[in-house]
Amino acid sequence: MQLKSLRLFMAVAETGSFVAAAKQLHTVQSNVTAHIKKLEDELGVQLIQRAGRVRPTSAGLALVEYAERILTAHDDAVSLFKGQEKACGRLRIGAMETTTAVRLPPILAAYHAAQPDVDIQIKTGPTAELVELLLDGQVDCVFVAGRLEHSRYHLLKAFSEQLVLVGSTPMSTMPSSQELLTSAFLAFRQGCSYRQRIELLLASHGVNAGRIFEFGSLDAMLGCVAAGMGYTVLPRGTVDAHQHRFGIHTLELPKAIAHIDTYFAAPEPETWTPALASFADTLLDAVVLDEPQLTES
Amino acid sequence: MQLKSLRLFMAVAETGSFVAAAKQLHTVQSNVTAHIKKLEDELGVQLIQRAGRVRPTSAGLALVEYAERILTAHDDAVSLFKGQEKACGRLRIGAMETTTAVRLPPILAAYHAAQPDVDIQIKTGPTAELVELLLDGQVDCVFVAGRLEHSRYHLLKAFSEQLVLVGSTPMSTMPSSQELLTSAFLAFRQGCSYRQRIELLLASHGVNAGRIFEFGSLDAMLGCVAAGMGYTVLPRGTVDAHQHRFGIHTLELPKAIAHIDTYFAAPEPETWTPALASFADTLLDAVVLDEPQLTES
DNA sequence: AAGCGTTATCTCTAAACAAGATAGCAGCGA
DNA sequence: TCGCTGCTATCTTGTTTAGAGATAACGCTT
Repeated sequence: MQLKSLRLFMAVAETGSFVAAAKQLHTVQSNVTAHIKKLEDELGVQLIQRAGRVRPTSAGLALVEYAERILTAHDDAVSLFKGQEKACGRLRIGAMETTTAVRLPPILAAYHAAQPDVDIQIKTGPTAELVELLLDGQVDCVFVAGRLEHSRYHLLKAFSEQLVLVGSTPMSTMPSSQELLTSAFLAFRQGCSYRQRIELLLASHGVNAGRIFEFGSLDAMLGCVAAGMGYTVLPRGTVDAHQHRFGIHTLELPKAIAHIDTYFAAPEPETWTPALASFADTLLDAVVLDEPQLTES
Repeated sequence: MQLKSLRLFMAVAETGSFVAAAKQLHTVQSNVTAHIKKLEDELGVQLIQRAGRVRPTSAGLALVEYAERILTAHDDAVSLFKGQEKACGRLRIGAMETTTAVRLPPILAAYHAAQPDVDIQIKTGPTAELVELLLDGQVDCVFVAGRLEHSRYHLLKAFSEQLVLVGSTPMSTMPSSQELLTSAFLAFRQGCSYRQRIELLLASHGVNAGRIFEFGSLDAMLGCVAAGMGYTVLPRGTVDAHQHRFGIHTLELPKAIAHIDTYFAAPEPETWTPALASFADTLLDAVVLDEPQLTES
């Protein structure tokens, strides 16, 4: 059974004429006859009553319902990709907690305004998990800390973050080694790239990673830091955005440790749905506005 | 876009291999490549990631959802007609009130037992309306009084009815002309073939059709007859089935007027859906059991 | 019964398809 | 690093199929 046959059949059923159906689909009447005949042979049922008025038989009417389902599904699928300006469907984004909380909202807002027909799904997790999701095809794109080592992926430096030490009391200098040793550190669960920086920071002060508490959410983590539970390391932007809500204080870290880039990673552009391509455009616009220099790879 | 391409695409997506997909659909690998490539060209998107593992890209995953809808709808459509033993879908039957009330129930019960997956719809109305429905394709088959004069329709004598005069008091002989003249007659709305018999009956007694009240339902009509509102003419079977519910009495009518055949009418068998074909079988069985002699045309 | 509009059939050309053979490519193990 | 292996891409062949036109057959109308 061919989609073209179904289209011709529907045209005949609607117009009540082989000739009109042929014109409507830009072909000739003999082809319409052939297609209908083939359909009828395949299904073993007469679909169109030719004698007298041309109209679908009751078997034909039964087929009409299924043909509509098939053809609209087909049209939807085509418009998913050929949608010129209007992307539709679904966009699944993977991002870190911090990125989701601070960087994504304005971009998503702009994107949703541009493509209101796209359903957006956000999955949050630490970098390592996000990479897995991307490799596994469970998300269309991810925002991760650091470059993806995998080839065959499109990379775009999206945001530059400055990590700061976050504590419950004002800090003018780095806490002493003794303080660091006895303090707890709060981090996202295993796989979070910021957590590696914490360990790097501790190591640079000759302190082994002490107690590290794992948290699943940013709010919980900041709340606990504010309560004096310990320290954490987060992007400045993230902390700034939450500072008014928590009594927290920050300290600049050495450049080498502080600087961390968030990359946008997605499969090769040829595999992008219009929804994803449009999102990359939106992201690019936002990034360029923020910071003129950017790197593609 | 071809259904075959979608089938191959789905097979590749599921098996993760062009070779396996080819084997599964009984073709060769080069054809799978060609179909996938054509699909990708049509949609302008890479659907399958070939480098490394063979798997659908996110664009491919998006297509998978639509392909499933298309292919299952197609399979359903095919099984609607090719369903060997199991008919499914919908069967729309048109029948007269009297037939629906008395003759149809056992047949429908047998049919539903044989074909539980068919949705049955009954439309009731007088013969003339039913014929219109059938000609208009709004029902798949009808039970009507008398032969259909239209050619190109399949006719089967389903039931033989004996009409009786129904009144509220015991009758041993035909009521007098005077009685008939002053009495009301109750009938179904315009188009009911039984109504013609009433007028025939009155004419045979030299009485013009007097007051005829029109009713839409059998119950209402019988209730009014029992209440002494007047007479009606109905098939004996119908009256017998309701006699215990109403205080009504019957009188045999002359053969010429009393005898009326109910025919099953449907378009030509070549246009029948399996649901309709199966119903015709069930009907034939029931009719043969009832009455060995029957006429087809 | 003739005319008009319709569908069915036939034929020819061109395009599409299926299958096989072969080349190119990535991954694996020695 | 080198082959080996299994995979996909490409090319070529013969066959099938689709498309367009011409024409015949049919059915309705007058």
